[in-house]
Amino acid sequence: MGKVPCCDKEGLKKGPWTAEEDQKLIDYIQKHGHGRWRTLPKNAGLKRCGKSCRLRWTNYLRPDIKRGRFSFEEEETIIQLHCVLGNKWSAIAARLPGRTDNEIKNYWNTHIRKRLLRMGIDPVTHTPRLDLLELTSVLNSSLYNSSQLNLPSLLGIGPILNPNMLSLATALFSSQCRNTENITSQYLHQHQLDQNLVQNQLQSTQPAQLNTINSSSQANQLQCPVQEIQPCATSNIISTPFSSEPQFTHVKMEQLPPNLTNFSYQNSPTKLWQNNGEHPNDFSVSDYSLLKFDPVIDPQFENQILRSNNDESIPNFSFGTLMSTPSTSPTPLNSSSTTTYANCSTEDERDSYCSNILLYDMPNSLNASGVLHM
DNA sequence: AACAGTATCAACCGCACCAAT
DNA sequence: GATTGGTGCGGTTGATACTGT
Repeated sequence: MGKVPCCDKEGLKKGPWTAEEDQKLIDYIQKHGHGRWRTLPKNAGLKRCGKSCRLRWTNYLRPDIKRGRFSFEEEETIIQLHCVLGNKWSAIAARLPGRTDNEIKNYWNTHIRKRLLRMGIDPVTHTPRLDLLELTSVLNSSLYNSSQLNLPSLLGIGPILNPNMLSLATALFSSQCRNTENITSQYLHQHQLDQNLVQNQLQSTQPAQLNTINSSSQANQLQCPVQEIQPCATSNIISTPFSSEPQFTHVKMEQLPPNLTNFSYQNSPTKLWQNNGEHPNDFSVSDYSLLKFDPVIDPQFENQILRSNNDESIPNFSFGTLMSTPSTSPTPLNSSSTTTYANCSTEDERDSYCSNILLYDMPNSLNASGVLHM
């Protein structure tokens, strides 16, 4: 037996609410309280579906609704919570007083999601967009081997992968090899070496050579033991990274701290796939070297990330934190510029700021979802 | 000024869950 | 255990505003 409609749709009004309807609803709820939404419209003299009344009240008329632009703190909180909770808008809204799930959902879809995409971060997984990496890698390696043709470069998709993010992902992955600290330090050393080599040789070196250059580094990555899994703070999170399923359905909300505005990177999906010992799409470090880029990542910043992920005494890294309070930016700290994400007043400034941290160009041949238009 | 394309967001829809019967 | 009503949730739609040509 199918569920009956919440109310008879005959003669019921749809569409935007008028001021008069709003006032009727407010008056009724002030007198009788809300609830019993099915019978409420009739009692209140409204020709509306009860569901519509509830939505109007909870999303718009409720007295504790905070309207207007999202603050930077709110935006950062949304990003961090979404990283943990996924599209659980009501759960996110519960931790943002005065904001509704609908408002947050809209803001995510129209602002944050696009910004993350522009930054080369997958808004679903909150990880660097390794799908693009894989695509570029496959195209480049196969085509180069067969024809000496660098198709991605020809297509203009070489620079789509932010080298900073790729480097960061590599570093983070490496840092999970907890019981092989020598490997990590070896990697650090190796990585610095590679950075220099890449810097010096990238423009003139053949891709095959670059593969060789990074092969030892890659080997270090791939031998990281799978079993070294650190339990997450929310230990009941079971995630299958890069799957199409919602990633955080196992999060029990009541077990999360009520004020989750500084959630640790320890619990991010990036961490989760690392903890699972899985490596999405089996990307290899050497693949990075095939990318055409001009390395600009600040080694201090990268090392700080590595330390923060290895050293329990250094608290937390998250993309949200990266965006709002970068400890190191491409602009030297001692420069006169004191711009941070948090004091960018406009959307453009936020974008510009993020772009400066995460230099990244989306070629026209890719649409917003990263689909290549041939 | 007019038009087209894009962005925004309030509102709707369908489904799922839960409690009461 | 099955049915029903109430409610909440996430995805989608469509009207409107904005922007570029």
